[in-house]
Amino acid sequence: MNVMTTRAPRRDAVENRAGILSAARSTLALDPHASVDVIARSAGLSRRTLYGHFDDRDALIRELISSGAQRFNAIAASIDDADARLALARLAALLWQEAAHVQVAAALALDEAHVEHTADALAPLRRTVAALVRRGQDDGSFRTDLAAPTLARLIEEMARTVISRTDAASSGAANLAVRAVLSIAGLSWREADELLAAHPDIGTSTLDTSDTDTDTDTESRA
Amino acid sequence: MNVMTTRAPRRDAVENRAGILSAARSTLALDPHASVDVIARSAGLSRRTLYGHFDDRDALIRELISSGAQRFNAIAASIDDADARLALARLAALLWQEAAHVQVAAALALDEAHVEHTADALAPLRRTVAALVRRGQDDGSFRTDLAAPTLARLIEEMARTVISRTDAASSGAANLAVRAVLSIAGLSWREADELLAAHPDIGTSTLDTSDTDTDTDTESRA
DNA sequence: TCTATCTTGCACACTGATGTGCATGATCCG
DNA sequence: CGGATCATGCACATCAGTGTGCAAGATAGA
Repeated sequence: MNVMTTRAPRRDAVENRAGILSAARSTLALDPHASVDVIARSAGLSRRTLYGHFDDRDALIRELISSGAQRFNAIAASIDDADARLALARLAALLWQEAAHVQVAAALALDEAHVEHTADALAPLRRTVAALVRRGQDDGSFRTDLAAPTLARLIEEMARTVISRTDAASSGAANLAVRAVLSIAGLSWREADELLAAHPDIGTSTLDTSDTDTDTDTESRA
Repeated sequence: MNVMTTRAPRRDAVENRAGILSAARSTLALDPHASVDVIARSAGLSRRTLYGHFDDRDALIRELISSGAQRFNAIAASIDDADARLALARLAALLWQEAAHVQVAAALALDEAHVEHTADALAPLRRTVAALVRRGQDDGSFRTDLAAPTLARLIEEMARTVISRTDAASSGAANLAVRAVLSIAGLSWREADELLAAHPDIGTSTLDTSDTDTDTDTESRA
């Protein structure tokens, strides 16, 4: 009954919409409480215009989370290494490459208002990690001093922390994420080192040397 | 020139002041953006009264941070184990016992508005950790694939994450914190396990079995 | 070119939070 | 007991942010 409903949207309109999402991504990653006005301005548009594209501040955020989550749920699904250690390492590395998309989710995941939605959206990824942990514990490559659910949660938290509180542009950042996660899984650092050396396709095998600072240090973006 | 300035404060007044600080501690740990009114009410007082004790919302928070920081800078200073691994383990365990005081700082440390003050207040602790890391790397007990400053920061972040996102009341929580930190330092989980078994004075040697949930999971405080 | 679509600025209402002034009443404490 | 101290409620000013209505101007696209 409703063929030819409203006609196709204009080109600049869809571009602006995408621009807003992109701006929201980078802005909210730094400050999850950034105002609608700041987001709009940082996209080169007016606040009023933003409300033309999204009903709500919440609608914008929900779309951000959904698309991001979808993005790396796909990554989680693509992992098929038999070795649980390798699987975990590769997962961390691949997720890292999506840093721009992941950081928002990582930041918003802590926001009381969106915890629920984020948790739902990330359920597939979480299931993958859970299965991975169980497998790793069964074949003796992961630690068994912590219960599987606890370990899975710890790994998630570690990943979230490294992702959201590390300068994505810094040199050994991806490496840092991968190694941190493997450490939490129970590997000694030498073991992790060997693993990564044997599989250079995972990340840059470059050893870290420069500092990886963001906040917490007194002088930042000053 | 100013002897007998104003007389001693009344007893109930100092009690109420302490009550406010205590209430702020537990309230802000859950929600760093809790309103002054919520804090006051949770202390059984009116908002107006709170302003009688503290000039500012900020003044209240600053006092909270300072006293908390002072508290566990003292802990850091008390650590004197020769073995860096032991020192780190004990530091984590002792800090955990101060969970009530630490959680606020951990939560507020992320708050853009107070990062600076928190960083300053925690400088001594941070120095201790830095020295500890250097020592551990020198004697080969900590990982050397990450530069000292990077590793120190990673350890701090890990500790902060575990502390602020874990139910302090749950069973193996302290254990979890200690083991996580040792893992990040580079120890394999078996190594950490042996270490803790050999030094039962550090924490409960109880192995974790129950789940350690707080947020991120869909059903919380529902 | 002509029109539907978009953008923008401005005004407005609303909400939640902060901080202050003041009068009233309760309460410690000498 | 009596005066200083403290708690409280209420009114008020302020501020920042959200979301909407509307009219005027810009622009893509057929």
